[in-house]
Amino acid sequence: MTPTEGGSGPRSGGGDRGRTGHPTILDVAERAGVSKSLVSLVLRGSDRVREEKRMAVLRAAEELGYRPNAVARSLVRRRTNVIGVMLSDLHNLFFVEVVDGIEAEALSAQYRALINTGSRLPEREWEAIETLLQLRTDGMILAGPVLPARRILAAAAAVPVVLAARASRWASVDSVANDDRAGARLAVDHLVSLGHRDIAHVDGGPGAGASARRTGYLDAMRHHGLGAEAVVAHGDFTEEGGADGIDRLLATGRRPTAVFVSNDLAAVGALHALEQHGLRVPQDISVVGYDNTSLAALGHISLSTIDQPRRQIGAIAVRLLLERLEEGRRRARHVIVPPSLVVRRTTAPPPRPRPGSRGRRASSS
Amino acid sequence: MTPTEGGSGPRSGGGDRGRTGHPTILDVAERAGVSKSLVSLVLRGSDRVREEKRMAVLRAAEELGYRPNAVARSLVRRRTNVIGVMLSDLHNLFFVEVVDGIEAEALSAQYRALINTGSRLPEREWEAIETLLQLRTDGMILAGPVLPARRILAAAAAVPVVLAARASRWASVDSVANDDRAGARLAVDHLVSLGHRDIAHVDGGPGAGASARRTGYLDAMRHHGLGAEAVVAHGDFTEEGGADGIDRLLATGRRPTAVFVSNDLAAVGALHALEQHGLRVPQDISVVGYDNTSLAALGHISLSTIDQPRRQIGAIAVRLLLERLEEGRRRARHVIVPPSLVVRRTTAPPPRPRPGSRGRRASSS
DNA sequence: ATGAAAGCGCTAACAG
DNA sequence: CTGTTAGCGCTTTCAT
Repeated sequence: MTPTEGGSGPRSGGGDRGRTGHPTILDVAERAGVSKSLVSLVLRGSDRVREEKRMAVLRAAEELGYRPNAVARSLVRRRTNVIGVMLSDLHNLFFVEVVDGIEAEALSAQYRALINTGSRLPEREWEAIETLLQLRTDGMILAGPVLPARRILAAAAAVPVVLAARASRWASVDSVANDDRAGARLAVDHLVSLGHRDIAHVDGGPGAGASARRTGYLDAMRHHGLGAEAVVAHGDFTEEGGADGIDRLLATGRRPTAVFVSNDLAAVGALHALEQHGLRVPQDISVVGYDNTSLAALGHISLSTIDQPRRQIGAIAVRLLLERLEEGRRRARHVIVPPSLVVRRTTAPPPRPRPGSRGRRASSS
Repeated sequence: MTPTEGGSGPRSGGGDRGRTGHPTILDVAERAGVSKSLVSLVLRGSDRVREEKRMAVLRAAEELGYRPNAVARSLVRRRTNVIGVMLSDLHNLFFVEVVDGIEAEALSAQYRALINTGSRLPEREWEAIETLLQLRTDGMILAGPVLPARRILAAAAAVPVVLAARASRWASVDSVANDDRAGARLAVDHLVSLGHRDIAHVDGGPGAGASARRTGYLDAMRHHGLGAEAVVAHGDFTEEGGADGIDRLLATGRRPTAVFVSNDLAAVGALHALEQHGLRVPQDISVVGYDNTSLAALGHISLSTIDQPRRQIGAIAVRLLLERLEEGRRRARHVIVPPSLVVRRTTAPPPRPRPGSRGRRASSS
């Protein structure tokens, strides 16, 4: 840390570097008895170098434990070959898999993905983005941002930005997302095909995609001639939100035979709430979630849900970035990927109507 | 307002360089009519600058949308102020919270934490570390590495390294971890205090900390005079591992009244397996996990478990790094933090002995 | 095929 | 107080 040795005297060709402990290209050059440009060439795999010298350089580097300094390289190249990923919430299993896709695709394109998180707080998210921007990442992927639009636009003004798993409406920001509306329809269709008619929805409140899922739900209900049965209870994308949604739903006296919940986590909350109310899933009531996170796949939970191709979403996000970075695309692209149904053990045909239960149609209480 | 300056350059607005699109300190200097050093001073908040000039610089920077280039800064400063975090597995809820702690602590010390993941593959982990090293992060935290020791030592030879949530035995690598043995004892003590005597353990196989937990379990059993009752079934840190452990355990004909599972995820697998075997938790059998990840806290699961202070582990990891980075500590430190018991709904007193089941109570001492 | 030289954008002495 | 002057470690013309 403390440069005790030598002041800042004029540099002589001598070899007293190592002030940071890291050997430099110059150390390698000296040891190999060549110029630093030659070392640079060799290290980058040029083929116009005599085999003899190449070996010398390689050996010197090896012996010195030389490791290229990406900081210096980036400065002169004016590009870092890193893709910054602003991950709003590390705890969200959904995005975690999107990131898997991002990393795999980035790696295969010779880029590195560096993650910085935002803790679900707008302020922190912006700090994370600002950090990535100052680090001069070549492009940036925003996974689940909760910050205001103007921030996103500000970032996009500095570097190519793509929104992952969230639709963008801006010309300067690309995006990849699944079709939430179609996904919601898939959920309802599945339930209807099992024989359900009284299907409720616990929505995701203000969450991203929540309104599209709500719309899709309503669309599908109407499409099946169940518009009158449709009922939406307020919830959000948390466990508690799902549980509260169920409580609210049942408090109305309503007792649907199936419920489509806005996402998996909320669905797990719903599962618990239903249990508390003495209802068995799926015998008494069916539940469908959304996202198909690993939570849904747990044997103990085994939630029927709508799958979003998360890794694919991540991979596409990277590709969109590369199109701008390496192919110079300028027009925005907004990609939509299709969701799909995953049936597990929280859905089954509705119970036989109990005697004395609601007559024929949906006239309640 | 955007005054058209009469500088030597024909460009205005976004900076006349713009070759990378980013204005530089020189652009700011020109626009403010000062030298670049002055700009540098102002931007770093020096107080020896005339108010007037300071304002001019600040305004110019603002108008230009200037954003410091951390790459250039790091090159000259020979430090990046970033802590690299090699996170082996983004899917592991346990480490995710450790990372929360890392980020919070790093931020409060003016450092940034940048995450690179290893996908639980030794090769990828090393690539992640190598990337972080080339990026010249000032220090590095390894969260849950699965790579060979020599790699860890290699990293530590280049930069301060601390192992988070895993004990280190090397003098060159600091570490913070919880006391797994004590945690396992806590689990057994809890079960014994509820009246259990026939307590089994599904272990974590070769997983990190698994053997210490196993040892702690055996210690505690012996301590309670239950050495003869102790039985360890093989498992691992996965959902499947926990389920298989239960299957193996029951296949032996043994039917304990409680089981301590190596970690939460495996415990959830165990929960499912028990259910499949027709056993009710906690009426027929109690289950205790380890880690207290958010999985355990789900209402639907509500697993009694041993808590590791994850955020604290992360925070300590950062502090250990800073001690070396800023205070020049050289000797290794290996910190151990205490785990604690969290009682939820998977533990209860044992069922009354069924007629014909194994002898009377194995009288204590 | 190889070396010399000129920076990348910024910080840090060291003068004025 | 403020400007000048050297580089940080590496890539890249441009000569040789």
